[in-house]
Amino acid sequence: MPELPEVETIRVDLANELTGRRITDAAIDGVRTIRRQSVAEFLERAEGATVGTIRRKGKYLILDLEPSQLALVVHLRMSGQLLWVEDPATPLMKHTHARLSLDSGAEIRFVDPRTFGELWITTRNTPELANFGPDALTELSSWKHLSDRLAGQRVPVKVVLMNQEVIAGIGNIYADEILFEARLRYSRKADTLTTPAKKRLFDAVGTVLGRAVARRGSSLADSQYRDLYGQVGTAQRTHAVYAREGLACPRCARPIIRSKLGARSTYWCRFCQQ
DNA sequence: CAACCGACCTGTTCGC
DNA sequence: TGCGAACAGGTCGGTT
Repeated sequence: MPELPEVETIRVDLANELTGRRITDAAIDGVRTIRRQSVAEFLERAEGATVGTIRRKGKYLILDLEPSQLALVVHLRMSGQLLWVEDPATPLMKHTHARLSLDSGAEIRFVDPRTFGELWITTRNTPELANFGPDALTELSSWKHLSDRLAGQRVPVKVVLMNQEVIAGIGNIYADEILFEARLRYSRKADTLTTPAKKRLFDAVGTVLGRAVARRGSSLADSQYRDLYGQVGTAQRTHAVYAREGLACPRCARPIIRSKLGARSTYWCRFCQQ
């Protein structure tokens, strides 16, 4: 269930392994994986292409393809993984839905038990992502920029943080961690934040996401997020609130509580987040 | 419009 | 131990 830090970790490793490599063959198993175009069109666009720049917008990976001026877009959703496989004879893991064979002999496999994830190949400007807000890590330039994005948002600040059209990349874990870091209550209406609060929020976005990227993302459960090489991240060790119901708040030592916002769990400290 | 809900799926963990 | 319920890091579309 990757959010921005996990996708960024995968992006950097993919760039090291894939840039300049040619996709010699592609295979799709699982009809849901390709759903914005026909499998035939996807394969036709992928095969023979060389991978150029590898970008990220929020939780989406974007692999530029040469010389076609197209781009391969990947979204892992809840359970998707991209795995680097040095030896293509390696037995397929269950729920392997796509394979990209490379001219080096290695391959990239897309594994996704819940099948929510998807791949597609589109034009380089990725019109499907046109309505996205600035990337939370790389495109949010100042507290005033954040303030502009929050303007007119009369919904809970957590909802806004997770709205990809406002700011791209933040999901349920990092929204809770950012709000704790900024000492803000999740239910506070975004358009009522004071200037100091917005400054704290901006700083918290950078602090929390930056720390998580440095730790190669959060791997909370055994079966969940893995990097390109199948390794876990360690950002979960720095979590102050997420999945810590009943444990001591790192600031005041009172128990972390869990509430619902919509259907999602929210972890927070009622004393430190006023 | 804001808030909530189910749907899409499989796998793991929780509670009795 | 067994078994069903609850829950999971995302997103969309529909209803109230």
